[in-house]
Amino acid sequence: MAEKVYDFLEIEHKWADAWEASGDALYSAEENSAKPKYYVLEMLPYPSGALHIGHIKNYAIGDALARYMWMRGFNVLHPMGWDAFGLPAENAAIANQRPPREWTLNNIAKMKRTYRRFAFSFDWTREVTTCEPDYYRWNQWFFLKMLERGIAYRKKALVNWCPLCCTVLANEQVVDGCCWRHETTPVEQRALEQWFLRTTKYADQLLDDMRQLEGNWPERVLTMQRNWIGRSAGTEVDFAICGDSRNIRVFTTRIDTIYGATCLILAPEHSLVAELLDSTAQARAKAMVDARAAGGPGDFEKEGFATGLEARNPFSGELLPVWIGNFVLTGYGTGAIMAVPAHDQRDFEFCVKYGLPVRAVISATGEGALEHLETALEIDGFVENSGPYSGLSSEEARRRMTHRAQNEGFGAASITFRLKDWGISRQRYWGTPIPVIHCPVDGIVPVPEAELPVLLPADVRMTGEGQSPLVTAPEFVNVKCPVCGGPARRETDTMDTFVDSSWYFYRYCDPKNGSAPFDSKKIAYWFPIDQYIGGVEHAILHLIYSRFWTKMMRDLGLTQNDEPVRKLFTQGMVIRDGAKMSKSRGNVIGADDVAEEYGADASRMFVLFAGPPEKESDWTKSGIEGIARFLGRVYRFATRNAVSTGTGAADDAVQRKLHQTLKKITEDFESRWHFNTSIAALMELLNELHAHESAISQAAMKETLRALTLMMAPFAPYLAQELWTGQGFAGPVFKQPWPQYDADRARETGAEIVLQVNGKLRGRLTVPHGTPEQELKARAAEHDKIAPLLSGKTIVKVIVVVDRLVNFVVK
RNA sequence: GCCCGGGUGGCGAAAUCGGCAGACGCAAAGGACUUAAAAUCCUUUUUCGCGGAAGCGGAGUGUGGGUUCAAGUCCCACCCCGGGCACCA
Repeated sequence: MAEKVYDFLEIEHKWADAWEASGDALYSAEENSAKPKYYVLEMLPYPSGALHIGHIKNYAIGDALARYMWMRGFNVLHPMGWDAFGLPAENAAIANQRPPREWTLNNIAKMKRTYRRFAFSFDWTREVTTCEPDYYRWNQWFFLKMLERGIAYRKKALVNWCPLCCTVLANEQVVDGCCWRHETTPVEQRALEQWFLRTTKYADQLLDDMRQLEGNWPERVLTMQRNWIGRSAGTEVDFAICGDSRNIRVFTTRIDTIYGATCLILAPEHSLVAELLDSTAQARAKAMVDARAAGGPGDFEKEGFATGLEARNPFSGELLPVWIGNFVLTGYGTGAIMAVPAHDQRDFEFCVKYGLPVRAVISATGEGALEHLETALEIDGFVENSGPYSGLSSEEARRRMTHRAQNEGFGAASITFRLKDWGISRQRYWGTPIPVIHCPVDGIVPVPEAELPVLLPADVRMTGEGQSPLVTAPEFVNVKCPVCGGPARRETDTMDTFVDSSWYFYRYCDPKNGSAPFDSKKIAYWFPIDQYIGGVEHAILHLIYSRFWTKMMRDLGLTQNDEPVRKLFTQGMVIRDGAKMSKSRGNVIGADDVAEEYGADASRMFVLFAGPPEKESDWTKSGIEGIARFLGRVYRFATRNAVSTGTGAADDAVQRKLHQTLKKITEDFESRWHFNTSIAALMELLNELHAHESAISQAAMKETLRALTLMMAPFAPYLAQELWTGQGFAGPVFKQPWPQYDADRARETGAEIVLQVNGKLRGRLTVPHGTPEQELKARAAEHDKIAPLLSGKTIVKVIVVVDRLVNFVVK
């Protein structure tokens, strides 16, 4: 039969239209299925208006997996939605005088066309758009539930303010002291009344449940989360201030070193500064705070000053001077430390600088040999010069000292976390309204559940100035108090958009539910997510918030699972000329453009072929041209061999190659996900077919092409479908059973034995599989390349590995 | 500074359990087809030495050591690149 030209645009558009016409059922998950379920999810995008090649890589991985799992007979849930609230819509609205909603929905429509153009197998019947009231009302509902339980609360606190976003940011959204969206804009500290979610209540669980994730989440994501949560166990101890009834409470993990404390240091923001110090000292502390804020991230010189106060060490009875130090953090522990310069490097630097004494109280051996220290000795060892505790191990001393502090009422064991509560108030319009009302009589009153959703008003003037634009919408702000009926003000801050993405994947399981966020029975079937795929940049943002939200929902009785995601995969970026793609560099590769130029199949296949998916892949024009060439070769080969007249002489060899390929690709899907080698194997198979083209019988040709087509389906769905239909088969190719490999048929007939002398390759020998050791040894010894090298030498040893090699060790 | 990754041809990479280093692709060079070009197909391509050639020999996976019959793979030390954490008491 005549070979056909591979017109990818014609083929891809033809099937895109056909699939579009067949409706949404094609990729719909089954609701009541006897099949095992498989929930595969890619992180939902922000609807910026255009997909780029980095998105394509994310979805190409997930889509290959979804299609493979379908072919393996699973009931696959593969949904997609829109993280549709957020600042860009608002900024665009300010720029073009069009409402954020219109801009957002337009972008969604555009991007959805691109998704369809790429034939990603999303179940659009479950689409979730977070800016729609039928979604965000449940954000509000959850908020009310959390408010009832004290998980949501309001407090005045120093918060991170991004002057470009004109809003507050959570700690997780501050990177190196700068805004996560404006990497060169330092955040400012402002004291504001804000809504918080008590993530710290779950700090222990967030940490401990990581054990369930080990092995299935990338180790570095777990490490980042562990660092972020930052649990440390220690003791809080009170030091009585001389001449005052108050105490200074410090937190330490090394109470065993307390006899070595030579001063106390308070954070400059510590409450005692205002309570006990004169105005000069207060001004110095204030200057320190300001200097620190202005300095930005990075190293800074330790500075401090003595307050003139003294406090008593409750163990030694010694009086210690009280200092203020710029390196003591107000937000961690108690905001005050005992400085033990001999055993803490930071304290060491501070005390040496200000001439405070350094006194060693820990030795490595316990033999009382305390040397003069050039640097802090930060080890566990044996306590010395510590009154009744001298001679104890550090661990034992910590136990006894903590015990005594507790008994005598001047301290307690304490666990401190670096993790802080999640500040969710945003002074912006385009987000979920926080459903509370401020009443001058009744204070903060939750909006009654029956009145949800609190709708975002449509006509609001975007200002981009410090306050939420909602402040300027009187019909929104002015309400009656639900309790007393008197005039009251509605809360005008909106929620952080990370709230939206904290539970969207639950909504996919029951997207139309009007009476609850979801039906718990449906969650019980689909959850946890079997495979989540996204970028590593969300390691301590989205991925920690989602874990918190899941635990919170479980405690509301809505779900059973402790964790939302069983397996996490973080794909590497697509880079270009060694650099990250970004708008500012102008080197972004648009998805629509590559689909037009090379085809959707070639584009997605290329990003998978460029390297293992967890690593960065380099975008090159010649690289994608190579893949496009390969697809063309497959198409032409298949069409010209629809009827073949081959002799059959190569049937065995082709069969073997086919089963080797099936084995390879099946194993790649089941374990490593190194799709670059899967695609290489497909290329090898085609090269083999090509080399023996006229020697393959009609039957073998048909069987091989059929299997090749099925193996192409997860990577190049358009071409696979076209070939499948062209071979006379009906139905969607990715709903066919995945072809099984036969290990016997994959095996080579003969084994090539490597012959070595003293570990150097000197010859080869082909023998039947499983030829025994003795025979291998004998045949190797008489091999014409080996025999001369053995003559006149003493054979010390012969290593034989059946089916692999013979190595003669000679002298 | 600490904790993870990683370093292999001109380039992206492969080598999954310690057993043929460089699969597959790109780029390059030569050739076939063509009036010509594109497309396609064929050949060569780690490197050095000898050879007209088939071939023969040496070296080679960041550097230096080690274990082993055998090391890209394991161990020790170091260098470089990427990422995370970094006054968290």
